[in-house]
Amino acid sequence: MHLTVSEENYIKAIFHLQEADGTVSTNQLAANIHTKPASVTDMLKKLTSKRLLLYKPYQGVRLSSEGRKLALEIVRKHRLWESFLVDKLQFGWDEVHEVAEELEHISSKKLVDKLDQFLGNPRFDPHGDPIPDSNGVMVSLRQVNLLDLKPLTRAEVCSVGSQSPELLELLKHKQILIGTRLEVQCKFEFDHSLEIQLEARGNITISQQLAQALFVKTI
Amino acid sequence: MHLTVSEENYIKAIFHLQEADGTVSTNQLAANIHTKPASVTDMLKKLTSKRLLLYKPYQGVRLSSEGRKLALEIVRKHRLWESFLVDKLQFGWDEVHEVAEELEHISSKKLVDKLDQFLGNPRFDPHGDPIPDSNGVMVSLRQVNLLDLKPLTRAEVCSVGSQSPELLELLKHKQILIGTRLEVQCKFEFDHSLEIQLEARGNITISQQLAQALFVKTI
DNA sequence: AAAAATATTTAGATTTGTCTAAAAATATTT
DNA sequence: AAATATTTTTAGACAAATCTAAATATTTTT
Ligand SMILES: [Mn+2]
Ligand SMILES: [Mn+2]
Ligand SMILES: [Mn+2]
Ligand SMILES: [Mn+2]
Repeated sequence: MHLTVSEENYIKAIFHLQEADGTVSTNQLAANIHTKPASVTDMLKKLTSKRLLLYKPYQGVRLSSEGRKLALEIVRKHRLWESFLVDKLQFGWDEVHEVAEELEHISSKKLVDKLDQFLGNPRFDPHGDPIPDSNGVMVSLRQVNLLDLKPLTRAEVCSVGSQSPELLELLKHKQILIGTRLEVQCKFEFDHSLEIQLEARGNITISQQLAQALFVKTI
Repeated sequence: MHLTVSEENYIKAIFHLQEADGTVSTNQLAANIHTKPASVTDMLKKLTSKRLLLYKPYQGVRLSSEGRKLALEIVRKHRLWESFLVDKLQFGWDEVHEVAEELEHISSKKLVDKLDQFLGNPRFDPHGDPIPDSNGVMVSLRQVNLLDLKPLTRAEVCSVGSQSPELLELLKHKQILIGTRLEVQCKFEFDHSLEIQLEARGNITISQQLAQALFVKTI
């Protein structure tokens, strides 16, 4: 199954977006891929006809198992190339994404596996993300409760434990959303509260109840 | 100046074809790039409007100095990636061309220069072809065709005239590589075949076609 | 120098991936 | 439950890169 660069970029974007929600909307995808919703709809129809997506018009989309398999191959290549750039070519970890965005589309399977071997079969890329193996198996950084993080761990919020308006009001007030990055500073035994650092917004205190309602992945 | 993969492939093909003739015909280019002459004409018009070619309808085409500069960047990338594949990833020299055909279009200048450094600034690729430096300067090998050597001349193989798998298969079988030393024993008028002596492997016969595909320097 | 053969360009169509504007479906607010 | 707002799809257009078939230019042969 040969895919164009554009098709591969859509497959990969859907893979990442559906991690969070399970299903992905047209607008989400358009924003992510920097195109217009109309273009997304066209591509969804094409990839659906290739049996890579499960798509119900107006109801969002997710990857078929075939689509997921392809997505994992692309993610594998992306993360292996990032590892190569940092470990072998001395790129900074913040300079590699753009280049890997191109390299991930090189098609040779043999190249990928030789590269993997050359790098010593790394399990994680320079950003700490897991690298799928040559069978497409990727360890899941299963998300963990914020309460369980040890001090000085960096993490990214990826879901909330309830939809209650009260919780959402508090999160809004504290400017915490899905995707917000933080570092646990310290934990207090007395009330199980945490002090966390929000990127560029300084330290704030989180109650036990609030921490319990937040799920994060470490980064 | 951003070029598409297709445009880059045309620029590189013209570069290689004009080595021989000075100017390149539409049909030559169509055969080389596996397209139809009509498609070539369209592309020639486009690249001419970008000032990369000197093109007179019906009279053939050659690269402008700007076009030549771009061609050398692509050739540099192609040959550096081939070197990487052979020296670092243990590819056979007959397996790298196709993959390099894709890798040569990765655009990051920084990547190319870091790769060059990582490989120890190699001067020649695995097929013995010279690698342009980061300023686009490429040494021209004054090398001679094996067919033109007189009997009892000693020489060293330094490049091959084509990358075809058929040629590379034959060379592998006869155990002839870049760097192999030989002495021409005698030449036969009937079929233009040569008998050559390979160091430590005795005399073998080389067909006219094979001799024509081998370039050597005398030693 | 004509005629024939070959090479090249033009005309018009097709596929891919994108866009804008308008229509239709869904979600939210009153 | 209507009205309003938002999201998504459809319709129609466009640029890039290719193709086939036809027209034109050049080269070779007679
Ligand atoms: Mn990409
Ligand atoms: Mn990464
Ligand atoms: Mn290429
Ligand atoms: Mn080469």
